[in-house]
Amino acid sequence: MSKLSKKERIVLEAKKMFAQNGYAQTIMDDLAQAADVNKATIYYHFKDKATLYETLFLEGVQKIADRVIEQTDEQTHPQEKLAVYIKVYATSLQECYHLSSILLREIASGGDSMPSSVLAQLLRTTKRLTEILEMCAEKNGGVCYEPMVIQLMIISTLSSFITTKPIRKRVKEELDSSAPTLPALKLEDIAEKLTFMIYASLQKGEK
Amino acid sequence: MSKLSKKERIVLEAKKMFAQNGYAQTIMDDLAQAADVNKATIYYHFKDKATLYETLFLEGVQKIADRVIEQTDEQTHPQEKLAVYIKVYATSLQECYHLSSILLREIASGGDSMPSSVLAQLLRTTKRLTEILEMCAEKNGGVCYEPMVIQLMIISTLSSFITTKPIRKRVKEELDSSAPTLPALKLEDIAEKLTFMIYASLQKGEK
Amino acid sequence: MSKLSKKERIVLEAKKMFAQNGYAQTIMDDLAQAADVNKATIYYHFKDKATLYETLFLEGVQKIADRVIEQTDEQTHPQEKLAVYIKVYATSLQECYHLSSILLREIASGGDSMPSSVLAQLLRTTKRLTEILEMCAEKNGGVCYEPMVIQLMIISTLSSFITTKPIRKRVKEELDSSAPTLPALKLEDIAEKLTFMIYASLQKGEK
Amino acid sequence: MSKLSKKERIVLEAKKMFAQNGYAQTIMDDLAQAADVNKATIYYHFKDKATLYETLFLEGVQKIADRVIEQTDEQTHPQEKLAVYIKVYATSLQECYHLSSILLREIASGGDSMPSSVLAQLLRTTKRLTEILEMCAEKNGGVCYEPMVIQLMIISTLSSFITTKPIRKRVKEELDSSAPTLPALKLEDIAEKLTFMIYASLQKGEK
DNA sequence: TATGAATGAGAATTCATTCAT
DNA sequence: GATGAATGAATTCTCATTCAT
Repeated sequence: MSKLSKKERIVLEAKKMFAQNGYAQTIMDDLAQAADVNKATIYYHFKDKATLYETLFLEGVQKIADRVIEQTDEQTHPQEKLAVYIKVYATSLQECYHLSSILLREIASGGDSMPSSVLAQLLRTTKRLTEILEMCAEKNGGVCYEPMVIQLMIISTLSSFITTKPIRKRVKEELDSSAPTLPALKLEDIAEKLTFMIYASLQKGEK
Repeated sequence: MSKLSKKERIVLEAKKMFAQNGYAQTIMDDLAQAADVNKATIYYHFKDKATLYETLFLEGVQKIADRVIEQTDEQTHPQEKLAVYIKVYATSLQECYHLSSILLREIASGGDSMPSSVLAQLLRTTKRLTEILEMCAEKNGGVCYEPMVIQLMIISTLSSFITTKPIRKRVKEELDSSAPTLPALKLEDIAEKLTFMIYASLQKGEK
Repeated sequence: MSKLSKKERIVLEAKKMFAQNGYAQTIMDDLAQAADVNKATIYYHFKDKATLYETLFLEGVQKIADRVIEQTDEQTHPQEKLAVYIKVYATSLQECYHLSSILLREIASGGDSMPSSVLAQLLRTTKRLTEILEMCAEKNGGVCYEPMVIQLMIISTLSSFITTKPIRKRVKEELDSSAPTLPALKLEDIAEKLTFMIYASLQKGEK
Repeated sequence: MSKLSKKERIVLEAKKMFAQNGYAQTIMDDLAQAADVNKATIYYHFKDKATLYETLFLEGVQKIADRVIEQTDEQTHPQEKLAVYIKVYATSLQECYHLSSILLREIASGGDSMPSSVLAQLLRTTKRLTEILEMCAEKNGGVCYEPMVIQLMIISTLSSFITTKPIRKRVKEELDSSAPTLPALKLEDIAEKLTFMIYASLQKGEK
C-alpha cells in the first residue's frame, strides 16, 4: 500500500527536513537515516544537496502555479478570480506545507539565491495576478499598484500563518491560559480577509 | 566620525550577514574578515555565535517594543493607536533592516528556535496589540480574533516588503520593461493598507 | 568495421584514461560513460579495476617483449641487435601509446606496485638487453654496467618523448614563435642517439 | 635542534607522501597522522590539497632552477656549462628527491595538469640549456636540435634512476643472485654519460 | 584588548563494487 | 550479456571554538 520507493522516501523526508530546519541545517546523514536509505543512495538519485533542494522547491512551486492558473481560468468575475487565486494558494501551501517555510526563507534572503527555474514559476502566477488585479481595478475605476507587492503580501501572510501554527498554539496556552479562548482563525478566514482587503484597495478613491 | 571600534564593526557586519545568509550560513570566518578583525576577537567580545545572534536580535526587537509601546501610549483613539502601532513597526523594521530578515526566518522555522528573551519582547507588543484590537472591536461592536495572527500578518507583510525590495526592482526591470511603470508602493502605503484592512475586519458584521 | 563490441570499447577507453589520468584518478564511472556502457558492464567483463589495469598493461608489455625478442634474434651483429632492441621498443611504445604513460608512472612510484606478471615480461627484455650489452662489451673490450639502468634510460627517454609531444608543441608555439624553427627530432632520431650513446659507453677505456 | 614547526612537519611529510604515492593516493588523513597534527591544521596552512601539492612542487622546481642558473653562470667553457647543468640537476633532484617522482608523473600525464607557475620555472632552465647547447653547437660547427627534448631526456633519465633505486636493488638480488655483481652505476656516472652523449650529438657531422 | 595557531566534531561528496533482474 | 539501483568505506573539506601569548 504505502510501499514507497527509496527515491520517494528521500523526497518525502527531505521536504519535511528542509521545511523544519532550513537548507543548511538539513544534514544529509540525518536525511538518509530518516528515509532509511544509505547516504550514497541520495547521491545516486540527486546530484547534490542543492539540486535536491531545488528539485523539491521547483516541483512544489510548479504544482501551485499550475493549479492557480487552471482554477482562476474557470472563474468569470474578476472578484471571484481573485478569491480563487488566494484560496488556491492557501490550500496548496497548506498541502505542500514545506513550501511555506522555504518561501519565507527565500523571501528573508531577498530572493537572491532563489533558483531561476523557481522564480520563473512564481512569476507565472504573478502574471496571472496582475491580469486579475487589472480587471478588478478597471471594473471599479481604481488603479492597481505593483502586483508583486500584493503577491508578496498574500504569500507571506499565508505562509507565516501556516508555519507558526505550533508556536501560536504554545504561546496561547502559556499566556492566555486565563483569558477566554477567542474563536480561532482558520486559513480560509485569512484567505477571505486578504481577498476582501485587496479588492477594497482597488476601489475608486482608494489611494 | 566613522571610526568604528572593532566591536562595533563586528556588530555591524554580523547584522548584515545574519540578515543576508541566515544563522547557519553565517560563517564566523567570513564575519571576521568582513569586520576586519581576527576571528578570536569576536569570541573576545561575544561568548559564542548564538549569543552574538541573540544579542543583536534582542537589541533590535527591544528597541521596536519600546517605541511601539511608547508611541501608542501617546494616542487616544483606538484607530489611531492601531495606525501608530503599525507605522512604528514599519519604520522601525526599515531602520533596523536586518530584523526583517531575521524575523522572517524565525517565522519560517515556526519560531521554535527563537531565544525566549526575544520572544518575551515580541509578546510585549502582542499584548499591546491585543489591547488595541479589543478597544477597536468594542467600539465597533465587532469581535477580535487571535491578535497573534494579526500580529503575524503585520510583521510578515512589512518584513517581506522590506527584504524583497532589491529583487522586486530587478524583476520589474527585466519583465515589465515595456509596460508603463505603475506608481510604486511605499512602505507607508503598505502600513496604511494594513491598518485599513485590520480595522475593517473588526467592524460589526464582519465575520 | 568500426563497430566495436562493448568490451572492446571499455578496453579502448580504459587505455586512454589510465594513460591520461593514472590509475587512481581513472574513475570507473567516467570510464563507463566514455565507453558508453553501464558501469556494471565493466564488472561483467573484468573482475575489478586492478584486474582491468593489469590486463591492459600486461597485454601491451607482452607484445613489446615478444617483438623485441623476436626481432633482436634476427640480427647477428651485437651493435645491430642493440639498435634493433631500441628501435623496436620505440615503435612499440609509440603504437601502444598508453604504455608510455603507464610505464612512466610506475617508474615514478619506484615500481613498487607494478603487477608481478608485468614485471616478469619487462625482465624478459632486460635479460635480452643484458645479453646484447655483454656481447657488445666483449667485442669492444669494455665492461657493461647495470643493464637495468640502461634499460631504464631507454624506456624513460622514449616514453617521455612520446607522452610530452603535445605539451612540447604548445610550449614551442608560445615561446619560440619568433625564433627560427629548429629541425624537429623524431622518435627514430632519439632511438638512434640512444643507440650511439649506449654503444659508445661500452667502448674500452670508457669508464 | 630538530624541532620543526607543525607547518614544516606537514611539508616534510607531504613531500614524502606525494613522491611515494602520487597525488591521488596521498590521503590527507594519513598526512595529518604522519606529521602528527590535526587534519584541520593542514587546512589552516594550505588552502587545499592541490595548493599544498603545487606549493611543494613549485618550491622544489624553483630551487633547482635557481641553482642551475647560478652555477652554470660560474662556468666559462660551453662543455663545462653543460656538465654543470646536468650535474646540478642530478644532485638537486636527488636532494629534493620527491621532485623526481612528481616530475615523472607530470611527464606521464603529458604535462597537461602542471601548474603554470611550475612550468615557468622549468622553462627558465630550458632557456639556459638552449643557450648552452647553442654555444656548444657553434663551437663544434654542429647544430642543436630541440633543446626541450634534450631537457626531457636529462630529467627523465635522472629521475627514473633516482626513483627506481629500491626496485632495481630488489630485482637484482632476486635475479642476479648467482651472477657476479657488476660495478654499480652512481648518479654522477649517469650525469657524466648524459653529458658526453649530448655533447657528442652536437659535433659537426652528427646528424 | 587582541590574535595566530590549532583542533574536534562534523558534513558533503566520491567511488569501487555488488546484486537482483 | 547487460543494467539500474544501491551501498560501505573512505576522503576532502568546513567551521565553531579554544588557547597561549
